Amino acid sequence: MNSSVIIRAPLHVQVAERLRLMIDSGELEPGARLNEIDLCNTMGVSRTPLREAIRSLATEGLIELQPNRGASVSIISHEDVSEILPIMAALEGLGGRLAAVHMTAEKIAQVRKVHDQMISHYQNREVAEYFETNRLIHELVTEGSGNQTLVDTINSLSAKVRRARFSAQMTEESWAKAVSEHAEIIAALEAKDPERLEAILIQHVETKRATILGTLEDKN
Amino acid sequence: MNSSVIIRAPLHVQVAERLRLMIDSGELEPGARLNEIDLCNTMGVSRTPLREAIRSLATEGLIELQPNRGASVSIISHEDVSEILPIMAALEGLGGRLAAVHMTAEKIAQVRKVHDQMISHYQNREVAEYFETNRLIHELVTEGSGNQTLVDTINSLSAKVRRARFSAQMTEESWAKAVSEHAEIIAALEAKDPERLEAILIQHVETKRATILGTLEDKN
DNA sequence: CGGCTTTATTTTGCATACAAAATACGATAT
DNA sequence: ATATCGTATTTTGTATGCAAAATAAAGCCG
Repeated sequence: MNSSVIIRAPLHVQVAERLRLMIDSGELEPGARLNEIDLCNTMGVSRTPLREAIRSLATEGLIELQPNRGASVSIISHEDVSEILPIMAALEGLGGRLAAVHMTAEKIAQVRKVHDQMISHYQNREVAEYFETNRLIHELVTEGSGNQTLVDTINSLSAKVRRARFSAQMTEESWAKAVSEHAEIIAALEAKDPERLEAILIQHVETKRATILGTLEDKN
Repeated sequence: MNSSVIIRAPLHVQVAERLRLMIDSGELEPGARLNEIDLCNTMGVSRTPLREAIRSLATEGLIELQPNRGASVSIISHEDVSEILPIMAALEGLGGRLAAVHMTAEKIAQVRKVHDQMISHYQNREVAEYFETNRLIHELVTEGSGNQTLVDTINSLSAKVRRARFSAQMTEESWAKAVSEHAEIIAALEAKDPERLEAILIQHVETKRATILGTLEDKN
């Protein structure tokens, strides 16, 4: 018996991942039409698995389907962000509340470590690294809740907001605020204080909302 | 120009709806394997749209996919319910908080009307009608939040929990508690008290959790 | 020259066909 | 009788083909 079986993911799954990546990276911009034949050629697959992948991403909300008119990358509107962020606040708050109770000392130490890295990136004004460590902290906390459905739900919403691409627009002021909130997050986590962590995470998303909607106002 | 164009939904959408219904109604039981050819015959469509529909439901979580082994109706476990209900509590709470602020007097009156119907169904022990009006109230409140993403998110989670089919197991006691909580819900809504409505809805889902997990314990 | 109709081309929607994997079945050997 | 191997059948995965709808283009008339 071979215990290290190589499981090749079905084509439609691979294609879906690839598409997700293309959308997330901006290679496929919001509103861009998805020409099936073109995509088939670039990916080297037939239309069947491609279409299955497109249907998946459509139910995820990353893509919009117009009958007989194909698919296009869905556009994240000002209104969408306004809808999503309060939901994320509630869910991240819940995640934090659960994490404060369930996370092991080792896990918390790990978050602390990433947190310190993030602070250093902040001080050095290393934007990309800052955002990556930031994202990782939130992921670790949410995962620390031990609620996989919660993790999935947040990720799904987060994927949509991420495409608003507000990061570049962050001001020095809002950045500083985010960092100080993160200090409170790690403190509440180490103190294993569910209510406090929940409150801070909700406030943190509110700060994020203000930042994002501020920049979106500029663009529109 | 014809302003009343008949828009026929794509087959894969119709098939997805049909499958959702079959799963929701129990015609397709949890764990049941989905034979593509059989389903194609019963629905009178080819495998292409059927498979597209299956992929959609899989990303929704209603169906599970095993590579080269087809799809089966996903089984909702004790653990899944334990994960989902706290999320629903947070989201329904948020929905209530927003609804208390945003709902018009007319809408609130409508909820009151359905509420009164529900009470009457409760008194007459009309279970099916009770559950339908119950569901409708929660739907109206959530929609009253004015946050469509929230409505969609809750519906998606709700669809999974619904399949646990706890309804028949409801005791007289838990039923009475649910009804009394509903009275508080309508009161908080009419008083336009966001915090109170949020708290009650969260408590209400907690009651639901206790009921469901109680019955699941019995079965397992 | 501009707007409208008609025709050609592209693109999507659905069905079918073929390939590969998994399952079911049966024969053989122990 | 049971286990195992090999074959047949079923089922899924992918590609292709055809029809319908939409878009683009050409021709026509004002």
